Amino acid sequence: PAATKVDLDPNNPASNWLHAKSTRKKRCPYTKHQTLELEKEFLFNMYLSRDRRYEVARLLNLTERQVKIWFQNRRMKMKKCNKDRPKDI
Amino acid sequence: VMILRSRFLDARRKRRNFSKQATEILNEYFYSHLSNPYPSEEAKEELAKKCAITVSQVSNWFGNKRIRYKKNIGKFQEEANLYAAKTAVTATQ
DNA sequence: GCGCGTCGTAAATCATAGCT
DNA sequence: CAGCTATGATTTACGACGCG
Repeated sequence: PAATKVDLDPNNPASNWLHAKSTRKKRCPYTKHQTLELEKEFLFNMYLSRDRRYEVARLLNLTERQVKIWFQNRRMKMKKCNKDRPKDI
Repeated sequence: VMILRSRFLDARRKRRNFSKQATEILNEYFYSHLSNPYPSEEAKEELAKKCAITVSQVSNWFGNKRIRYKKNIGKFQEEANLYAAKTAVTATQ
């Protein structure tokens, strides 16, 4: 009975599950000020208009793309929090 | 109120390490699916139940495990052999 | 097609638990 | 006990795919 299935590929276990595009920008943590202002804006409205996005990006010295993605991530964070804690305070 | 809630949420940072049994279960799954260690939503739910942790925690664990394994396969070789042997024994029974 | 939406994730980083 | 590292959680940044 030598049927020890340790899944495929014996020697080099597994680096087929390789993502990471070389062109990806390195994550750069935002400043307290940037985060605070983004949070305030998010409190005002969870979805940003094109004009508002431009303004926020200019004020915080971020690109519009960064602001757009920040809001997308923030919405996902909110959803996750609601899922983990259905009951409210 | 918002402040209290955010503080409660930040308390998630004050975590305990998972139990030995939970880590065991997660590692067993990881090393027996090494060619594709991406559990489906259903598999995550089952693992979460067996480990008595949340699905998010299962996702976090696999995210951390995949990147840390990939970053230094050598460091995890012993662990990998251990769980490979373990699943082999389980399969022979 | 474009542009913005969600979803799942990589990778870096944070915070601290827990060992030496 | 302090220092250090392992570990769980959070934060940026995308790719894939959906929808209007």
